Amino acid sequence: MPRPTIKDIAIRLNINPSTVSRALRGHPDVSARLRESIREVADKLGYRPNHMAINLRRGNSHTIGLIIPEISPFFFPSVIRAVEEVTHEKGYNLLILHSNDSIDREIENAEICANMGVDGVLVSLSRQSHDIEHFQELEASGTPIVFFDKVLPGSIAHKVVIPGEQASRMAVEKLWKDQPSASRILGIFGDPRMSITDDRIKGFRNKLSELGYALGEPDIVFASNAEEAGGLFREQWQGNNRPTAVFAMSDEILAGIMQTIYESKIRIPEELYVISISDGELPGYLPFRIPYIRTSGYGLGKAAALLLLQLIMKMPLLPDTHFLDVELVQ
Amino acid sequence: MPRPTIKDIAIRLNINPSTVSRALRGHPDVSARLRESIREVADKLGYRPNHMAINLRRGNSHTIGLIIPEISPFFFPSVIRAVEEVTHEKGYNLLILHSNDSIDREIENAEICANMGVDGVLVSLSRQSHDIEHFQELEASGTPIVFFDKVLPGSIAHKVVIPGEQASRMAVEKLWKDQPSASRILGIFGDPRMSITDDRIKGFRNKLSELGYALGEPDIVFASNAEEAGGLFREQWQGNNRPTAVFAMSDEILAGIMQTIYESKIRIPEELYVISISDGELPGYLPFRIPYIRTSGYGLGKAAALLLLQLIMKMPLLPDTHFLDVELVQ
DNA sequence: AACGGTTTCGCAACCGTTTGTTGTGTACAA
DNA sequence: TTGTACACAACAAACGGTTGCGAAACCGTT
Repeated sequence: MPRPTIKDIAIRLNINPSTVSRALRGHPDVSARLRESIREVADKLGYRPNHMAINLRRGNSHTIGLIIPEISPFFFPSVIRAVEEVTHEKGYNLLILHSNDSIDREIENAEICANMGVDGVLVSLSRQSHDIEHFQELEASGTPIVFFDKVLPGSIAHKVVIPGEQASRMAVEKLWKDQPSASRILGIFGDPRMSITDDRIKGFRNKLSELGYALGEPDIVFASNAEEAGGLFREQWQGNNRPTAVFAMSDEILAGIMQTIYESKIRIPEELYVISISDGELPGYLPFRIPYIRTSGYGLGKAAALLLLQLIMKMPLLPDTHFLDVELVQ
Repeated sequence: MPRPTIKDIAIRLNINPSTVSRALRGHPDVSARLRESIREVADKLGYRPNHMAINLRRGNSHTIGLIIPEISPFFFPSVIRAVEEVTHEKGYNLLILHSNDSIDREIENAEICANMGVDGVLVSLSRQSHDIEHFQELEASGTPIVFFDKVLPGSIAHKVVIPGEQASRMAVEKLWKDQPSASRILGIFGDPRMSITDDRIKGFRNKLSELGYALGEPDIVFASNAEEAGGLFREQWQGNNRPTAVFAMSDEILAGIMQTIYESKIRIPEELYVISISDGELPGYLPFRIPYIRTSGYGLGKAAALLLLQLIMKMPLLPDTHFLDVELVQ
């Protein structure tokens, strides 16, 4: 037998469905006596409101869309956990859309959000995204959007990001303090198409130049994944101008170079000083302590979700970029 | 201005909405000429079908619910990725429900699935779940359910699991081969309330006894998280009956004992033989190679999702338990 | 008894789409 | 010319719940 509806309750009591609806949602236009009988029958029948009907009527699905470019072991799981926590707290459901770093998938996902009538969208852009016009339709229909982590620089939108430039500067500062004699510093960065890469390079480069360190040509290398990072690092290490210190832009990069470090039995920090930007998980698995600038995927997800909820609640907030706190660990 | 609807197109062309609907979905009862004009107008207006209306009409939301107990850095991200991949391929959306190892949240999530009209549900049970009657309503309404990983033993349901007993046996076999002289073997397991813990203990215990190894009393310990595992291992290591080999039931356990291994500068495998059940990510970050039985969260998610899709497609499959392949790595 | 005000509930439309049924017009065969 | 088959499109109900409006019933007041 199918699920009981409001109509079933109404028939049972010889009243109108509208009255049942009102009673169930506590509308004062229903007498206490009748409301009680309705509640009773509803309980006995095991009535549960049909969200699809409610969604259609209300024009929104009480759901938050989360569009992310990847689900790597680090970072995004924390983001998902934080977003889930915040949105569930407020009774929202979470629709996960994975763009797999593809602009086509991202466009598709934006459309799904529009068609599904999500109440708000959280977006971390794919590597291929060089504009955000595919979010125009959502924007136009009044659906709040918060971009986080991988955002489009210069865009006028609500953004929550990690202060990449600052994080890099902090890392360089720490490196410089610990290894004033560092003769060659290598910076390994992620995909140069991502804005976060730009930010982190800027901090790295500027801080070093302020400290009077002249960057040579191959002192900044790009890797689009962990393996590439490992390969590039190996090249440098086996070359005739070994780095004495290495800066990893992210956990993925750090993971990539660890293999080479183990294989070549490089002693940390005696032979090589390693510093990274990390969310703190990976450094905990390593056999030596390395300093890192802590960026929290959890914190980022939480901040972005909270901001989105405020926008959904019609808080009059101007588009702005919010920076999370970062800290030096160890 | 609001999104254009089928009605808007109909008015534009002085025809009936039903004709527009039929034309747009290629029903043969509409002449080619009219169909073309309708398509044109739809394009010009930027028409997109409203999924909320479609869902209500069809009685399902073209969505898969994924209920998981936790979002730790290992395992579940791979599961999510696999499920997303498979379901997206078939045009389904993915609703993530996080039970946070709480039975109440799990019940709540099951209700959400019912209310939202999901087409199918993928469930990994929480530690507190000792029955699955809260999925009865979904089952009764004809919504297919596939349980995976953390399942209820003995239940009649579609299940996809890792052969935990077999995995443990393989690990013990390998351990025994590599360290025939192992004088004391320590097994560290997860929460004893989980069925997967039972399975893995069974394999561990049985295989060892078959090999003629007599387990002492504190040779099997339980840890509900990584920190606890680390603490328990430390105790054993600092006691006067050090283990010479340790078996970690999962990545989480392995992660927990690594800290102690580093701190005590234990040489692997000379001083301590380590073997684990793992999805392969964590062992790659360690400074030494350890053998492990590879269990794939990705494979598990994929198999479970594929099975669920078959059930949704009304494949007449009897409730059964499917075991994934596991292999010894290194 | 007539009045105004309030409480309480029914009626019907609506959200956007789908679909069974009915109706119209045309073409073709008898 | 009548009958029949078919192509095409309109009508209306339905999915389940919500809500503006109106109406009946009841209250106390004069």
